[in-house]
Amino acid sequence: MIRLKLQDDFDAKRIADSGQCFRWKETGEGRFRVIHGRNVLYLTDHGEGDLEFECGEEEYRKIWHDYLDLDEDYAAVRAMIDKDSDPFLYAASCNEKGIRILRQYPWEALISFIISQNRNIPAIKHSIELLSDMAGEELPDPAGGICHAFPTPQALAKLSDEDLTQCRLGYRCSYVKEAAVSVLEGKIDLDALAKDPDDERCLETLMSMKGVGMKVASCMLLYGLHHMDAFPVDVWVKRILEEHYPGGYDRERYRPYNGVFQQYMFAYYRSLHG
DNA sequence: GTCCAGGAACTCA
DNA sequence: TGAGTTCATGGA
Repeated sequence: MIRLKLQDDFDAKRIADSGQCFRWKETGEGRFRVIHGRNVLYLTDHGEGDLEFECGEEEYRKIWHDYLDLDEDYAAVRAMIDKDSDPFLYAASCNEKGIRILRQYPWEALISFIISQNRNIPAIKHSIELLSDMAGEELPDPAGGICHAFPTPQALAKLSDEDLTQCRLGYRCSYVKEAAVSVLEGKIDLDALAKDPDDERCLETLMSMKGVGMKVASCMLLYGLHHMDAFPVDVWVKRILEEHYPGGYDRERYRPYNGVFQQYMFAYYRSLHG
């Protein structure tokens, strides 16, 4: 077990509810089960940066420290906001302080956000659980029993249309299947994408896939490839921009962290209206 | 029952 | 290039 006292922003519940990841599960007061690749972690957030990791030192250093993006200074990122010239974003960042941009695996992020289109977050989570239970590797759950990893491209490519339909994917079945085949056949090279720092080029490659438009590609860029300047615009962000930035939102002002600010705004606006 | 969802493809002007 | 329509389905 590892006990940490972070000086920087961290709020497990806000991260779990942020809509960037779909497999965090709250199992008790401030305690979450997190599945990342083939690793399963129980993490308890006692507040004020007081964190408890139910794993060994080596696993923490090799897996979780990086996944949780603990080398980034989010307080410094928030300090870029000018309270007077951008009161909405300032309020959002104060209220949603503690959200971090996780370093999820590109493959899981890609499929998760293909699945996400035109659905609410609970429905997305449900499909991803069904898919993982159906085709993901069995992993021992430290708390007892088993859980499932997110399925590999091989495993997904093998599923029949009927299998995929059973996961309540609707018309997205073919998108998921085709993405799996593209990655398997090397038409989409996720390792190469992960090394490519160029936002535009990555977006273009991602959008060559069926079912991947600007929004899904931007989510993949931000949450799967950790391009912190990516700026996904969904129905909520669109409303925010129309309502609070009728004269236009200045992305230049917030480079290279537009993705972080987008995440604050998204969460804040939903907490006000959701 | 109705409306909407972290949209994208397709159609038609 | 742009606006409207369709898609499958669960959650609220």
